Amino acid sequence: MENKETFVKKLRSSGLRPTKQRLEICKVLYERDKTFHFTIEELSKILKKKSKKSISLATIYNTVHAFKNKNYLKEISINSNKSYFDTNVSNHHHFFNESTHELIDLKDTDVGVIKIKKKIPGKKIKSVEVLVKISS
Amino acid sequence: MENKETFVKKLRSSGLRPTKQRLEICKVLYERDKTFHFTIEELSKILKKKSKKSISLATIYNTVHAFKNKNYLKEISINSNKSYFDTNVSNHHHFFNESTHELIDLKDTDVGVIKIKKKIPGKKIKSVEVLVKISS
DNA sequence: ACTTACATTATAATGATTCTAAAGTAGTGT
DNA sequence: ACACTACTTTAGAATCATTATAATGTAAGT
Repeated sequence: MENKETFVKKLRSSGLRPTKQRLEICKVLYERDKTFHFTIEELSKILKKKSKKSISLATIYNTVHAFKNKNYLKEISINSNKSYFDTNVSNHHHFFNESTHELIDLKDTDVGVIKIKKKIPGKKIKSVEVLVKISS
Repeated sequence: MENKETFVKKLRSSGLRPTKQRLEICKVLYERDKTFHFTIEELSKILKKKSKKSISLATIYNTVHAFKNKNYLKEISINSNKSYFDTNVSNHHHFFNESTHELIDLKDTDVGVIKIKKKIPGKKIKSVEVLVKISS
């Protein structure tokens, strides 16, 4: 739950101009109580409904990637033809419902500590992600 | 390390006709000491080198999907524009080298037991996969 | 206001994957 | 061996997500 001014500041502070389109997208992504999982297609549909003058698909792609690079969005590793993004950028894991293609957050505390006992010389661990596939 | 007859039997026993193309692909995939991680593109290149009369790309896709459905191949969850497959169909995890896009197996024993403390009513856990992203 | 670098846009291009429908082949029965 | 049928392969077209292009628009500093 944030307001327009907060978005404007955040964008400016990360070197992104607070354009009409970016603020519109911020509203959809971050004016929520829960975290939001989405594909570009889903985001695009929501934006179409919300406003009369729709935002170009290219801009949605650009913005989502800009937000991902600034760590305002996280991309989730799922093999699907589409990319999934998450407004929760903290270290956490996911359920993936194979029937509905829905993602559900697993808090860090929902998953026991994960010990990686193997090391690859000269490589650093960037992230450890658990994907729990479920279906009915 | 298996021979042609073994492949023929395995294919027949799962209702797949042992065609020239499928046997050729079996050789590339399973006549190895270590497990093999690949994309369709990589597999296609290897097959092109191996034999004069190349196998159609559509057949490679068909075969890989048929093998995946019969549980002779596993698809790995990575968000990439391409799909990755693994000849190791057992329950195990992966390192993904973000610099080289290379996959490395983590034996089940290389990762501590993963406890999923959250349950989703009416849903069964189909798999639990850990992806450890690394880079230099 | 003027300028400039950054953004948006419609459209085209790309690239992986899937579809199509025609030609080929394996396996069965004769 | 021969014929039949269902399954396979194939080249090429189609599809779909994503990225590139290049022209137009806009934010923000001077």
